[in-house]
Amino acid sequence: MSSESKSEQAYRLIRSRIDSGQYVPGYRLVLAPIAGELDMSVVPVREAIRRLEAEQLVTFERNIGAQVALVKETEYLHTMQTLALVEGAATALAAPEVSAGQIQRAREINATMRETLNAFDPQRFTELNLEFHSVLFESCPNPHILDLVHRGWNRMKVLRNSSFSFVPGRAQESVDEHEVILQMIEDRAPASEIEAVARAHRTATLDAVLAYSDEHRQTAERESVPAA
Amino acid sequence: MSSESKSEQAYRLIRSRIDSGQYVPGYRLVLAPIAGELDMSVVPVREAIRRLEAEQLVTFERNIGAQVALVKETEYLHTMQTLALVEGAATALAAPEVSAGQIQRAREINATMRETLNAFDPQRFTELNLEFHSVLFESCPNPHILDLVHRGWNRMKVLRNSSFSFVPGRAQESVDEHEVILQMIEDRAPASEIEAVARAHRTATLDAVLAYSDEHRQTAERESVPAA
DNA sequence: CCCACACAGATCGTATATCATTTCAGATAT
DNA sequence: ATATCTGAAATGATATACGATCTGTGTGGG
Repeated sequence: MSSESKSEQAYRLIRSRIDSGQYVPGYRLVLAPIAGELDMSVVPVREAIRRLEAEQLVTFERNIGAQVALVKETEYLHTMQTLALVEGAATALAAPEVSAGQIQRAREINATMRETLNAFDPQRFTELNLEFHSVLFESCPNPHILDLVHRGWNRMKVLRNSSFSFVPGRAQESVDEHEVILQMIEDRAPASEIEAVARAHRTATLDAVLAYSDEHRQTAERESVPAA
Repeated sequence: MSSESKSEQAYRLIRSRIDSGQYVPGYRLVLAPIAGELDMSVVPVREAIRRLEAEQLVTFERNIGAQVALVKETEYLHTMQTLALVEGAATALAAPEVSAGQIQRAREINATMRETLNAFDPQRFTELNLEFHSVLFESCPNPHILDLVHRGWNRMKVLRNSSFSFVPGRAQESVDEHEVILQMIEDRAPASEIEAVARAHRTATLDAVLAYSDEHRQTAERESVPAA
C-alpha cells in the first residue's frame, strides 16, 4: 500500500508548509481541518504535531492546541549559537574522514556560490550554503551531534523565512571563509582549530545579522509576531 | 480533575521505569499492558512512547513496536562526547551569570562528594555530581543548549544503570577538577578557557570509563544486549 | 457604563472499535 | 530432517464517537 504511515504523511505536509512559509509563525494548527485535507482522522495528525513539538517547530498548549513557533530575536540568537556550537564540533570531528573527492565537491559548490554573489539570489545562496556545509559535516562519526546539526539547520529554515533577512555584505566574507575551512581540512589541521574556525564562521554570520537588524530596527520589529 | 494529562502520566511512568532500570534496554514496550496497568486506553500510551522516541530513550519501528534503546559502547561514547560538548558550552555561557552564592553551594556539594569518596556509594556520588554541575550550567542563558544538556544527562542516567560502571580511580580526580572549574568561574576566566576545561573534565571521565572497560573486557560484553 | 456570570461554539483528550501488519507455530512436502 | 507455506494470534495503526476544557460573547445586575 502506501509506503509510509499517515502520521508520516501528516508530518511531512505540515513540515513542508512551515518550511515554505505557508504556515507563518503564530499560525494555529487545528487538527480537524488538516485531517480533513489529508483525508484521514485526527489521530495521525496529532502524532505529527507532537513530533513537530519535540523538534520545537510548533508550540503546544493543553486543550488549546498548537501553533507554529513564534520567533523572537533572542530565539534566533540562541538557535544560531547552538548551531555554531554543534556544527563547529561536527565539522571538526568529520574533518579526518573527509575525502579528497568531497573537498573537491565542496570547492565546486563554493565556486557556484561565488558566481551567485552577483545575481543576488538569497534563497539560492542559502541552499548552496547548506549543501556546502553538509559535505563537510555529514561525515561526522557521532550521530547525536550530526542529528543536532540537522535540527539546527531545520530550525534555521523556519527562522530565515519568517523574519530575518539576508545580510548583503556577509556573503562575500562567507565564501572566503569557506575556502579557509577547506584548506584547514586538507592540511589536516588540529580538530580544535577547525572547530574554532567553523564556529567563528557561523558566529560571524550571527553578528552580521544582528548588526544589520539593529541598523534597520525601524522597519523590522524585534518580534515577528506580537506575543499575544 | 487530574492536574496532568494521561499522556503525561504514561510518559512519567515509563520514563521512571527506564531510569530506574526496571525496563532494561531491549525491553519491549507493548501498548496494551501498559495501558491496562494505568487504567487508560492505548492512545495516550502511544503518545508517551512517541515522546520517548523523540528523546531517543526508546527505539520504534512501524508495525513492530517500541523497545528501550539498546546501548552499545559506541553509543555511550557518542552520548558522552555530545554531553561534553554541550555541557562545556553551557558552563562557559553560564559562568558570568553564576553568583557567589551559587559557587558557595557548588563548593558545599563538592565537599559532600569528597566525603562520599570513602563510602564508595557510586549511586550517591553520581547524584551529587549532577547536582554540582547543575548549579554551574543552570544559569546558561541559552535555553536550547541548556535543553541539550538536560537531554544528555537523562540519556546518561539510562546508560549508567544499564551496563557501564563507575570507575573508582576517576572520582578523586573528578572532585579536584571541580575545584579548578569553580576557581576559574570565580576568577571570571575567559569563556573559551572555561569551556575547554569543562569539556575536558567530561572527556576525561569518558576516557577513564573506556580504559576501565577495556581492562575488564572479559566480564562485560561490548553490547549490553545482543542485536537480535 | 462596567463587571461578572453563564452559555455556546470550538477544539482538544480519550475510549472503543475496526483494520492492517507482523510474527510464530504447526503442518506439509521435498 | 529441513525448508516452506499457511493461518491464527498478537500487536500496532487508524477511524469514529463522546466527553472535557477552554475561549469568547452576550446578557443581566451593580
